[in-house]
Amino acid sequence: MSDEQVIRRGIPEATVARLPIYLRTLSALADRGIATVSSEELATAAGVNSAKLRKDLSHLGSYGVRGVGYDVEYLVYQIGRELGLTQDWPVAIVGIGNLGHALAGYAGFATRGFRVVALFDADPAVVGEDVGGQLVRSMADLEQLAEPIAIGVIATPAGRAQEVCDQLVAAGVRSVLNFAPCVLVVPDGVDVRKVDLSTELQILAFHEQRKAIRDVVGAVDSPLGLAGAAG
Amino acid sequence: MSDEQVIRRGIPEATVARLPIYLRTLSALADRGIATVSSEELATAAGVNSAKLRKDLSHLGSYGVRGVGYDVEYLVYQIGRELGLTQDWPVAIVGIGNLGHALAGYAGFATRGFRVVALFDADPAVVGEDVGGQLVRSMADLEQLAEPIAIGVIATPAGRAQEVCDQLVAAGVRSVLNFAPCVLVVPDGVDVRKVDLSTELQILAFHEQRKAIRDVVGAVDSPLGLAGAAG
DNA sequence: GCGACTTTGTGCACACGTTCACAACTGCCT
DNA sequence: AGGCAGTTGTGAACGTGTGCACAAAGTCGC
Repeated sequence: MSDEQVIRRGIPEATVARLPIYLRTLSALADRGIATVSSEELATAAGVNSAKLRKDLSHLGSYGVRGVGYDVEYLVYQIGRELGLTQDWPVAIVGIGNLGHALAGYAGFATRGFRVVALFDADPAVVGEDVGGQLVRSMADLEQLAEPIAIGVIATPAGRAQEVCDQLVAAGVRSVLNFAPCVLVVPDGVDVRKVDLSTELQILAFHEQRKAIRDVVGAVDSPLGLAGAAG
Repeated sequence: MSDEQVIRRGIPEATVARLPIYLRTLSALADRGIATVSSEELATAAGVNSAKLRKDLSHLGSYGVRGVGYDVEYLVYQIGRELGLTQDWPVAIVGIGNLGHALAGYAGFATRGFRVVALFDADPAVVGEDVGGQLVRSMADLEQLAEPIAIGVIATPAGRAQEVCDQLVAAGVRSVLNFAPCVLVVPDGVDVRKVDLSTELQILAFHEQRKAIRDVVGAVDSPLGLAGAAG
């Protein structure tokens, strides 16, 4: 890639989405004491094509050595830096139900710069409760928080998610991770990503159904079989 | 779209991934008693472009009426059928920790054909426990389960996920939803989808960092010379 | 029945993402 | 030093996805 492009950080979205996978894979290699890895090995471990991996990494800069491969530690550092994991990201979780509890106790937060600094819930019965060493606060406390929130995690029921999202945005949050099964409307400049169990299940069901139809057609082995199964 | 293509069900993956959103949005409209909706309205509610919505729906068939729009109930039925939600999908959850508990108690499963039929855990201390009306079983019970499992949900630590996945596949499971932060290797014909909190957080962090950089650059660029704010 | 109006379904052009294939480069061995 | 084996970085071809713009097709009022 040209220096121009590296400087302007024109990293494709598809590449950004894969960087965390590479980072995780590389960290595992580092834990096993492996110092150098080729694109072929790393790609296999990360479950992608090696050409894709090389192109992805090339967007960050030229960190490989021809004939040798990539230095694992160095690449971990570079990807981490690119993703902003050298910084500290204060996270707030809103909605301390079943899921919120699980999230608050999730060790994965702490590992890479993400720090849960506040828990919120609308239910007065939950407010004041101690969850994983954090006190659950009332939503009203959101505005007067000492520390700014970088990322808001919404783990409320779908019906409350938009309202909560609006409050987060009003409090200056510009990145939202939404676990509620609904579409969130946000102003420009605010990013929303969603984690949606039921969507994923439905996509799996679609493919599972297709596989079942293929099986039937395969058994019947008739060109008319598909039309019959479709009706 | 041509009949040929409809019959052969060549639905693009990107479209499949959006169908659950449309379905959810349409269900909400139906609950509010709305009988008919235009592509423009539905697209706005679902957070997509109206041309994209129309093209997506056209892959299922010609279910709209020009000059009027789409019949909400009918479209709900058609999308549900396409996604295979008219069928019954037996789901097994493996790994009954914090997350597994939350998943087992998640109402969203039952709503659309997904039925949790078994809970598994490797820890003998957890086996036998009652979670949401289901008894937690030992992994050994997986093979001799009366009912076939359509979808396996992995909610174990990353270190155990591959092993559990192999066991699920050996038991005939061809669709896996993976919550563990790791890459799963599966044979052809098995689908894996992942739900990954930390990946999503890292992607948000990347964009958040970019926004912060833009802000600083914007301040420097300004004629008022706010560069001092960056230091 | 007919014209005005609305909305769908889609052809087309463009943007984005993936994969192949290979030149460029590195390190090692003789 | 020079050739060879190995690996990266990337140009180019291909495939998939997106969005515009409009013809086709329907409704509604008269």
